Amino acid sequence: MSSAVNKIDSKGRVSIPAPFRSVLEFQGYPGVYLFPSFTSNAIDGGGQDLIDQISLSVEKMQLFAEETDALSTALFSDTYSLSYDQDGRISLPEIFIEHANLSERVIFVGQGRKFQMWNPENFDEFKRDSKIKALEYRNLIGPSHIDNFNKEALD
Amino acid sequence: MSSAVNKIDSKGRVSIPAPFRSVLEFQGYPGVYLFPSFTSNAIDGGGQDLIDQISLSVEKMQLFAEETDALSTALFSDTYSLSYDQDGRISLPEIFIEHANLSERVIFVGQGRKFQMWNPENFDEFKRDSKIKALEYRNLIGPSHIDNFNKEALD
DNA sequence: TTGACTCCCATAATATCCCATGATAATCCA
DNA sequence: TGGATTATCATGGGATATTATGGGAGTCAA
Repeated sequence: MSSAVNKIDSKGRVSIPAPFRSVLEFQGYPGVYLFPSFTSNAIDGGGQDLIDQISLSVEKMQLFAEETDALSTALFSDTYSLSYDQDGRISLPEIFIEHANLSERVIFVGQGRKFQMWNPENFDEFKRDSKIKALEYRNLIGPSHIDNFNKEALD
Repeated sequence: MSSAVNKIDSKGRVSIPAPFRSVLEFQGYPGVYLFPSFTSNAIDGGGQDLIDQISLSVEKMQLFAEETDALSTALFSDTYSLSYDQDGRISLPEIFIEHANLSERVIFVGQGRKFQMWNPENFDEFKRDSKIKALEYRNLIGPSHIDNFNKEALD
């Protein structure tokens, strides 16, 4: 949960927000795993827990398919394990900069067990879009906090 | 129910009213979850119970759509889990200050399982408007169970 | 050497801890 | 009962810790 915007400095370094770091360290490894998101121009990130979960589900699929190799290649080839320095900073591989269209600033968006990194402007756009889409589902879903959605809120 | 007006001090801190705190602590976590209200310039808040309920309704949506991911990302990015200090104070993220148009004071309005935080002036206005709407509604419907409403009840 | 990447330190801004105060509410006791 | 004593609470502010960020200096490889 929560989000924070941090700066990419002249050397290409970014601070992982402190609240995120404490979660990562709790999972046992003072660093992050990063890979490009399949669905959007963002970077998915997480700690040991996330990578364990992914490995597990890949293994489960080994039972079924010969495409597994291709799959795990696709999943892991662009996955980087970056340990951050004592100030909590990492430097981003070029491929992420490109994929997420990053320049000055990055927004870190928490999602429970994992998080995403976005170009802040792209994320704002994404947020607006998904709220609009949510409206379309509103009636299907039934009473929940989502019910509070309405058009004024999206202005 | 009940409400209380508290001050935002020079450092940006606000006391969570004591009665609210005891409810929150009863739910098992000495802090609050806050997110911008979708329908008004207010902040919605609650404890563990509320967040459990929200997670549940997000899960329910998993049944429908791949947009779920997008939506929960959008929702959670503006949701902050803030634990308060030993004096029961939190400091409000900038995004809430803006969204609820806060400056000097905040009013905490209890709503059973959750509560809202408003700029007191905006809340008064909102209250006036709802009274008017309630009256209009009453006239439309004619004498009925709504008739039990009276002005004191709306104060 | 040059450029990319660390490690280390400096700093300013912010957040947190801790204690003090005044006000109000709750309690106690003769 | 009523007046005094004690909690509880919101608020202020000083001191300290944490955080994000900038930049110097060292390391290594091409």
